Amino acid sequence: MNHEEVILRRIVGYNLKRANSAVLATLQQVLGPLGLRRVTFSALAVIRSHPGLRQSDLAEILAIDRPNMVLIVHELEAAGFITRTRSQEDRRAYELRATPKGECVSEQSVDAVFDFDRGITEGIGEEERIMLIGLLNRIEANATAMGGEK
Amino acid sequence: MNHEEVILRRIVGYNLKRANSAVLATLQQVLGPLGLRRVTFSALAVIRSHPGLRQSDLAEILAIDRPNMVLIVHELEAAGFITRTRSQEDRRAYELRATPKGECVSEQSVDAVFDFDRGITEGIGEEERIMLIGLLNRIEANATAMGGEK
DNA sequence: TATTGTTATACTCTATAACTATA
DNA sequence: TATAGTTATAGAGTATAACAATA
Repeated sequence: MNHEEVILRRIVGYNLKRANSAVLATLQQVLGPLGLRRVTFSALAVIRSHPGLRQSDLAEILAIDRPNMVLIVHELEAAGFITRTRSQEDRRAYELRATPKGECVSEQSVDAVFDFDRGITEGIGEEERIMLIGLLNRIEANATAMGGEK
Repeated sequence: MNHEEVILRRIVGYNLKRANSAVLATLQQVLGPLGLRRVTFSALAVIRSHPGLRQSDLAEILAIDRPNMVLIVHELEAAGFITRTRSQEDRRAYELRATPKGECVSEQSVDAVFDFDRGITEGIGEEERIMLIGLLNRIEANATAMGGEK
């Protein structure tokens, strides 16, 4: 049953979706044992490298709606990976920081995800890999520009 | 706030996810007016080019679990885009075929999606585009091989 | 026994409106 | 008035177990 290749497989967006789904399913097997899912992994990594970052800034960086970010930071806080402290300058805002435990788990998980990323790009050279990231960013920018101008 | 680029943006899987999310959001704006969503578009396109295809074969082609495929084909049938007839050879199975209306909508939507796909790959040459699809397929295969061997 | 389609279910992800407290 | 965080909610997408009809 290879005829479908002639149709959908010519569409970049379809291959993008198939690749993303396959990657996500396997990535969850890597992050699960560390007590993380894809989105909490990403959030923790950004918080770790931006101590004191605000929730709304984190949401913007990760392109996640603020209401959904609430659950994510609460999950990270409940796991003991981050602290949320009121900002002195703006008492509406929370400053996010990784705890020592969170630092440790973030470092471990970033290492694991980089290993994983090398696994899924097995057989792809370093130059191609750089170019691939460039192409994906181009697509993201094009799609965002074509879509709703929020 | 560009420091996150140094971390997550080096991960192919993260850029893949960002590109896929941006593409999906904009694609829905294209397919919605045609009465389709991404997965019903894909299913209809495959059914159209494989008249008499079975539901379970369609599910396997699209990598969708059978229980979820039930809703998809019912949606396409309710919209008048496909028919489901009992197979004479195997009376457990349904044969799927596009109706004239379904053929028309499928042709329109495939054209629209190809246009859309050219839009999101604007600035990417034809050679690069072919290579990109090859890289995405490689990643999908690698991730699938690394994941659960179902 | 195995397979096709089905039901029920549940969990994740995402998106919107409306609220509160602060600014 | 506007913004940060929150609540509630609803719609997709996805995954598993168990069933009836048929093979």
